[in-house]
Amino acid sequence: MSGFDLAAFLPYQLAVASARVSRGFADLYRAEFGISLPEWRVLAHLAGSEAVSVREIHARVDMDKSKVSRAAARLESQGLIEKRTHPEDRRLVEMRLTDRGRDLIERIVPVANAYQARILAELGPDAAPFRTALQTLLGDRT
Amino acid sequence: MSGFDLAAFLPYQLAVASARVSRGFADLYRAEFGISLPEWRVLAHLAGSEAVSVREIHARVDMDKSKVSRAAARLESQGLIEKRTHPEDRRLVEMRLTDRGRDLIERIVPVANAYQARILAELGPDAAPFRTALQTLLGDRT
DNA sequence: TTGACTTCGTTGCATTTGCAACGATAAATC
DNA sequence: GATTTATCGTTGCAAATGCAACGAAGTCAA
Repeated sequence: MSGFDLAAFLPYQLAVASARVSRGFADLYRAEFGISLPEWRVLAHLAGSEAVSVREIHARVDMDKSKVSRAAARLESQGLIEKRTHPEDRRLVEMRLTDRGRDLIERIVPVANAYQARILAELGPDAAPFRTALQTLLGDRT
Repeated sequence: MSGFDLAAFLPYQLAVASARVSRGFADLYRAEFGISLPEWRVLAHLAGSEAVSVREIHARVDMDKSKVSRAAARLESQGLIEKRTHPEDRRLVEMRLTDRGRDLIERIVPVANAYQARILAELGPDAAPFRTALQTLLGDRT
């Protein structure tokens, strides 16, 4: 038996934990709202800022340009967002929520907050340093 | 502007952090050893226990049966593992490392440990509660 | 033994993904 | 102003993925 314990390997633990958490949340909104994870991310980004470009989302997240683009196309065909070319820089695409999109956000945000609260409660006193550690991992490049 | 900040949402942070960490490590071993992430996981599992079945790996991880099966097929064609039917229960497939596979493990494990050490160093005093929190997330079902 | 039922690993198939290439637009350099 | 150079979003395509269905093998009960 060699000297390696995958179950104790940090990247592995992190990946499995992340997959479980994301899946758990996705099961909630997929059933109720019929959107996928990339679609949820685009919508949620739009809830925070008024008008957002594909580039902005792509830059801030590990989400490929094409993934953002396709998610946006689906959201548009569902009538949840509007896309239009930026008036000053016509390479850019401005995305913004429609009324229907905003309605959906208002219904899904409480679900999201409740889910997060449940996880934080599970973590108890480790919650605070856990979030700090995540920030560290997100902040530093390399 | 609605009241939701995706960047502060735990499942999102966790997913992005996990993707970055996994990607960073994958870049290391993909270049040097030519294996994919699912293949690495199967190999690493095999390094820990002598003979492992597809079922065992599938059960312990968020890794679909078919994903394990296909990764194992590739590893076998690369001569890194051997597959044979379990002598007592012929439904099962026993997978075990070949000598070449064991060689690869011995070279990749130091890389893995160094990568993990670097991350833990980045986290500093948050490392311990971070790992505890991960264990909590991994342990509890639901 | 037979027959219903379960479990294991593989495979088929539709969908998703990542990456590169592309056209369109803007910026920079001359 | 003309010509490179860079940026943005979409699309084509091959590979990866998840899920269901399948055959093979085992279990259980009659």
